Amino acid sequence: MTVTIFNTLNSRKVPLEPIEPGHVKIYVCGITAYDYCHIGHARSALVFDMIVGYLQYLGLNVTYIRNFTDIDDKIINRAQEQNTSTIALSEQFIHAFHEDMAHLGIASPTAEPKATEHLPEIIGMIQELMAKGLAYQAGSDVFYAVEKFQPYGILSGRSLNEMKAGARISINENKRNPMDFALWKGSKPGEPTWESPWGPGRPGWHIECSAMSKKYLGESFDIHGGGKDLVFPHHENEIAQSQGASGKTFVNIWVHNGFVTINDEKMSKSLGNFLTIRDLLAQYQPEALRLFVFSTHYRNPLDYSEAAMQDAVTGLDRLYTCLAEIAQITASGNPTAKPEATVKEIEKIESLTERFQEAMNNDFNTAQALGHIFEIVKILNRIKQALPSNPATTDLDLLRKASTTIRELAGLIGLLRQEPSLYLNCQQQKILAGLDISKESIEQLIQDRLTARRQKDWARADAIRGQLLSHNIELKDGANGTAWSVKPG
RNA sequence: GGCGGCGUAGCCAAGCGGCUAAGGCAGCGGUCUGCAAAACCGUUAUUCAUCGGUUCAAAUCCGAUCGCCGCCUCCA
Repeated sequence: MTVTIFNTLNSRKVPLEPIEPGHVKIYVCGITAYDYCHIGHARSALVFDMIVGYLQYLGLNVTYIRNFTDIDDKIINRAQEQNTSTIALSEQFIHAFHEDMAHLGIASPTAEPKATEHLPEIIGMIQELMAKGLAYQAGSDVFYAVEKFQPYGILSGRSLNEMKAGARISINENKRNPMDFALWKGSKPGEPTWESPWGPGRPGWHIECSAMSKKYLGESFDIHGGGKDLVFPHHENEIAQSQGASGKTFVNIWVHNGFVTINDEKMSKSLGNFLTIRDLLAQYQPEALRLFVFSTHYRNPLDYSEAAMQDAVTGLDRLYTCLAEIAQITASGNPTAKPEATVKEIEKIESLTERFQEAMNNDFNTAQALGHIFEIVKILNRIKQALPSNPATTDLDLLRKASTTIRELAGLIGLLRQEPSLYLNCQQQKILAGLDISKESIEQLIQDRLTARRQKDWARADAIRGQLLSHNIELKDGANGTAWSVKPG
C-alpha cells in the first residue's frame, strides 16, 4: 500500500510517487529568524518531522530541506529597534530555534540553508526571469510580472481578476500590475545590502525559496510544505518564479498544515495570547505536546488550551503506565495455563501495525493511528488485570510483544521514546520541585497517619489526609504502604 | 466583496457511500479500600448543524439554510 497525501494544488489525495524512485525530496519553509518560535511553528516542525520520519520508516530515502529566512523587513526593523545587526539578530534566533527543536526531539533536516548565503543563486534566478521577460526592473527594484505567468493563481485557486477586485493590495507606483511582487529590493540607507546588477539591495521574500530549493533539490521535486498561511502569496509566488524560470513542473505535492489557535483565538502579540515553545516546555513534557498536536489531523485547526494539554498529559501517562506495568511483570509463565486473551483480542493486537500503517498511509492520519494504539492499550490493560498469579506463557508473550510494538509505532510520531518507568519517575520529580510543602513534612505526616490508622483512629487519619490534600498532595494506600502524588491541575 | 475550510456525545477527535459511528478526556457504575484516592474494568451518540434531493444503501454525494473559522497585508 502506498502513501496518499492531500495536495493543495488540486485539493485531492494523491499517491506519493517520487520522481526518483525510492527517494523523496521535500522542501519546507522554515522560520523568519527575528523572535522566539511559538506553538504554531512547533506544530509545523512537528508535522514535517513526523512526515519525514514516517517516509523513512517505509524505507524511502528522504532529502529534507528546511530553510531560514535571515533577511527581510521584520528582521531589519527588529535589529534597528534592538540596536543590533541583522546577522546577530538572526543568528541569535536561529540558535534559539535549534534549541527548541532539540527539546522537542525533532530530527535535523538534511540541510538548513539561509537566504543570505545564497545571493549568487538568487541573483542568477532573477536574471533568468528577466531574460525570459517575466521580470522587470523599476527604479532600484525588480518585480515579477504576474500577468506574464499564465498559471498564476493555480495553487491558491484565485485568478488575477478576482484579486484585482480585492481592495487590500498595496499601491506601488513602480509596479505595472498591483499584484506584481518584489524579487529584488533596492536598499534604503542603513539596511544590509548586497551588490547586484540592479544596484545594491536585498532579495525579496519569495525568491530565496525558489533559488535554494533548486540548488538542493533540483528544478522539480516531490513535496513542498509549510503552514496554510503560506499558500498565498508565498507559495503561489514560488511557483511563478521556479516554474517561470525552468519551464518545468516545480513541485508535485503541496502540503500545508493547519493553524494553532489559543482558546479559539488566533495567536497574536496584541491579544497577549502568544505562546512560545519555551513557555510551553517549561510546563509540559515535549511528548505531551506531541500527543496534543498529533491527536488532531495535521490539516485541521488545532485549539490550544490548558485543558487540552492536561488531556494530553493524562493520555500520555496512561500509555506509559500500561507499558511500565507490563515491564514490571516478573512471572515466567505457565505453558499449560489457559490464556486470558481472547481470539478477538489477539487479532486486534496482531493487526496493530497494519492498521497503524493504514492510517498513516492515508494522508498521515495520526489521530486515527493513535486511536489504534489506545485501543490496544485498553486490551492489554484488561488482560494484564485478569492475569492469575501464575499466568499463561502465551499471555505474557502477547503483552510483551505488544508492548514493544506500541513503543515502536508510537516512536514514529515521537511518542513513548522514554523508558516507561523513568518517564513516570521523572513526572513525579518535576512535580515535587513545585511543592509548597517539603518532602520530609509529607513523609512525617504520612507516618503520623499510619500510627493513627493502626490505632483505628480514622478521624485523625482522615484529618491528616485532608491536611495534605490542602497542599494538593493525594495519598494512595497500597499493599506496600502509602504512596503520595501531587494532584494534577 | 473574492477564495477556501469546518459544524460528529459534556469537551477534544477519527470515520468521507454499505461491517456494532474509532480513540482520548470528563461523568457514572463496579473491583480495590476502614472510608477515600490512585489504578484497572465496564458504561455513556438509533445518530452525525437544519431542511430537502440522489441512491437498494449517506455522517459520508448534490442543493439550500443557519452558525463558526482561515486566507486575500507580515505570518507556521
